[in-house]
Amino acid sequence: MRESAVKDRILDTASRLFYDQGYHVTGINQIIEEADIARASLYNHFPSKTDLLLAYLDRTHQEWFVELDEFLAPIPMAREKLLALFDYRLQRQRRYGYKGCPFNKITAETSDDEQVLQRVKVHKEQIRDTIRQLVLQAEHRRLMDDDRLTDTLFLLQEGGIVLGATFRSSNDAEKARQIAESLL
Amino acid sequence: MRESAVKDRILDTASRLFYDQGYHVTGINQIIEEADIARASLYNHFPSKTDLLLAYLDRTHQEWFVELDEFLAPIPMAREKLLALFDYRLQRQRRYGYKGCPFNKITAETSDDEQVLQRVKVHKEQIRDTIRQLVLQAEHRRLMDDDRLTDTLFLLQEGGIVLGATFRSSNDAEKARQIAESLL
DNA sequence: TTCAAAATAGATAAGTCTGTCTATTTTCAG
DNA sequence: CTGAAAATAGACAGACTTATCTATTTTGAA
Repeated sequence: MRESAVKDRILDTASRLFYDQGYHVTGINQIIEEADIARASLYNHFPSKTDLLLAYLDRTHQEWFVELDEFLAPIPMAREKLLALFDYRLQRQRRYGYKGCPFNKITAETSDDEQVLQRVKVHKEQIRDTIRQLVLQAEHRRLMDDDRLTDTLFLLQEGGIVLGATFRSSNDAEKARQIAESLL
Repeated sequence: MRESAVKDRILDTASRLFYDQGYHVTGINQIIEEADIARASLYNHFPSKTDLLLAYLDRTHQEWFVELDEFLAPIPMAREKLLALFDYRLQRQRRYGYKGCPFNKITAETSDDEQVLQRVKVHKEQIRDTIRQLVLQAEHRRLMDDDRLTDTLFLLQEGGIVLGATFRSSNDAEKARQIAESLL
């Protein structure tokens, strides 16, 4: 049996609205209307709004790293891969309208849900690990040791993305990339 | 006529709940109950929930820089003031439970409100300016020029704070401070 | 073609939300 | 002490929320 097209439309619509508008201001009714599906179909696939949120986070996380792998694959050198990671995140911000990292957004909205927080932690830790692996392989300028460089690059990225949301611009993320370049 | 104690209690309670729980999940009813004031008193002082939000942002912004001035005042050297700015933000995170910057939080929740976004921009730009002024005064190691160092320090701070919210910890903000120290 | 699974429309429950209004009591300055 | 301003309790409107349920139609694989 093939995957349900209805389920995909629900998740697509919910993802877009959760990210663009926010989770709490997005009602089930709006999702149903914009996805153009029946109310019972939604509750058949996702027993509660929380399940829909978790599915959104899981799919976003999965897609994030699949696309990253594709993005980095043609780049041979670890140093250039590290810079491309900045480009990748910039590309995503451009594509989705400078609203910041979806995981940081949901953390800001739902401070206490353990299931949500756990997924955010996993996502961020995996980004940090990706950076660390590349730093270990890269022949960088050794202005810092590997651990410190890892932290620096990660902090610069997170800072650039979050400022992109407040200024609706790529300026700070681009500066972050330039700084990274000078440190590598 | 003196300032109303009721108005202060409303704003205190709303601020706490907006920050701890989030703006949209905090209802007027909860504010009324926890502030232990009458419904009409709230609407007398704040005609709408949005007015309450804007008052919260304005007061937080004002208090942020008043406290910062007090924090930096006894420190003589610009370089040490820059590091103390990291300490100041760390202290605030500790005090308020590692939920991130209140301005970033509200940006994540209310993506489209121009009045809100404007206040966030002003707040962040003022932090950046504060850093810039101190960098210009500081006799730093000249590993970068003043503008780039300003951006770097700002990005490190923002990154450290936002990661503090996902890991509910001061680890990344402390690392940010250490990196800043090595760059100064 | 058959027939179960999937999707549909729509009513409904039970609760919450913001904001308004009335009527009463408290507070506090002159 | 007086009288206006401030605060109170509480009902209420109207809209919205998530979730459930029934009954019907469509879909698609065997």
